[in-house]
Amino acid sequence: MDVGDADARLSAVAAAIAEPARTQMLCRLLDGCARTSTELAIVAGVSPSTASVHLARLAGQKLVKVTPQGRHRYYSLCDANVAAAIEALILVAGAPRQPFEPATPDPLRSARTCYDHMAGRLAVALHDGLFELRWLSRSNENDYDVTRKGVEGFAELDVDVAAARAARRRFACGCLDWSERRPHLAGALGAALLASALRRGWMIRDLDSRALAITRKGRRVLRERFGVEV
Amino acid sequence: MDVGDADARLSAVAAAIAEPARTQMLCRLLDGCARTSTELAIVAGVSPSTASVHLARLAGQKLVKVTPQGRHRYYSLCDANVAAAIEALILVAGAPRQPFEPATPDPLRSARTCYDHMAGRLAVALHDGLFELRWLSRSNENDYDVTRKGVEGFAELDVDVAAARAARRRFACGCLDWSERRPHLAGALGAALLASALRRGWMIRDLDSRALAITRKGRRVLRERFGVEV
DNA sequence: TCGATACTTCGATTACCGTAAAAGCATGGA
DNA sequence: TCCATGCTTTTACGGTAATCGAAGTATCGA
Repeated sequence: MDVGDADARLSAVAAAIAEPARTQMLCRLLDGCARTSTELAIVAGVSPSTASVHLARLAGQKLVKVTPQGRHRYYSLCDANVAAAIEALILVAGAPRQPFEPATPDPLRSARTCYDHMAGRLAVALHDGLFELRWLSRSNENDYDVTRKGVEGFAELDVDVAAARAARRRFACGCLDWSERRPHLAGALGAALLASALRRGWMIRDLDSRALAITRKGRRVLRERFGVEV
Repeated sequence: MDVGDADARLSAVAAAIAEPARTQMLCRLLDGCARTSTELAIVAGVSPSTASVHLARLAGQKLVKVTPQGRHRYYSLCDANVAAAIEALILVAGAPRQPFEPATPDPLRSARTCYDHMAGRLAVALHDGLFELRWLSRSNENDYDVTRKGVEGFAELDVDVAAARAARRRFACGCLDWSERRPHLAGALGAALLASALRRGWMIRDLDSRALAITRKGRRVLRERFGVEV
């Protein structure tokens, strides 16, 4: 643990930050949100394979950590020290970074799809609302169940809870929302809920992106039924 | 001034820090003292030419600044932001740096030669003492003159002020002390003063280094005459 | 069981960067 | 005017690392 060792580790950390593609990834993660390797590849303008190598190196230096979730792997900054170091470097670089540009475009941040269920601010609020209304309960660490009251409520929305339960996939569970860093509803039930919302015209799927556009009707219903302001 | 630009500058700064030789130089400068390129070359374990290239790059990224002084060029960190950034990186690297090792070995720091005059804590204190006693006065920005009282005082020490004034070199001036970051006395007068001090046995020159060993007699005289505690 | 998606590992190519010797430049002092 | 010292620039070389496509692995859903 001599001083040369310490310098060497410092060099390694700085080198990990220095590569332009990695710099861009780190800056993108500076808002604290987690992102997939594919997204970060696009941000950095490199191929997925290259991005993977870069992320491995960042992880090796304990600059980012990875949270696997299904077939996705979400990357985020390791801790506050890392963010502080990068911000200190930004200051030295004299780059007058905008006070705060929400790095995730706002429409995406507020409501989008995650695979086949809802994600974003709306989804997280809805997730919390469903627990508050006692439609959902926790069956274990991360798996949910639907209460009797929930069964009735979902039925009114044409969400077939029994079918979801019978599906050959996980029924209902929390899924870490990468922009909000809190869980939203996933699994067969989450998928059925999104399907119902689209069917009923509460929201419209953007064809080009994962964004969800909330309709006026949807806005009203969500507020009245679930206490969710969009 | 777009965001890609800012990232590129960040990369460049991090890359400048990342190279092991440069990392060592920067860490060495972390105590705020200025050092010559030769010293930093030794610290980094590279040849003078290589060190020069490295320092040029650090200067290019505004990480260090250079203060020419005679044929020496003193390098130091550019500002507090740079030190902060490096310390933030050290934290991330998880290197438990010693609370504070005085990077300059203490004997050297307290008294040494700088070319042909005294440097270090002693020299800086002596410099201030000479002004307090009104032996010296400022003739301009960085050049000094000897007062009538000073002429008498120096004469008592066998320091020939007239000869120093006649010498074909700068008479008396401030010279930035690289460990104290405040000026000590240089020029022909500074050289004559050191010569006298050595002659009178106040201090002894170390043959292998620039260190000066203060004798007991020297310690007493310096305290009594100049109010300088060594 | 099977395909689709997300991501990683492997292999070969290419470009860049650190390195030191030698030569050049500037300053200081005799 | 001259030399010595301290430092920089130039030049050529060698090694490291970034890159992408292709192949491999894991997970999910049908």
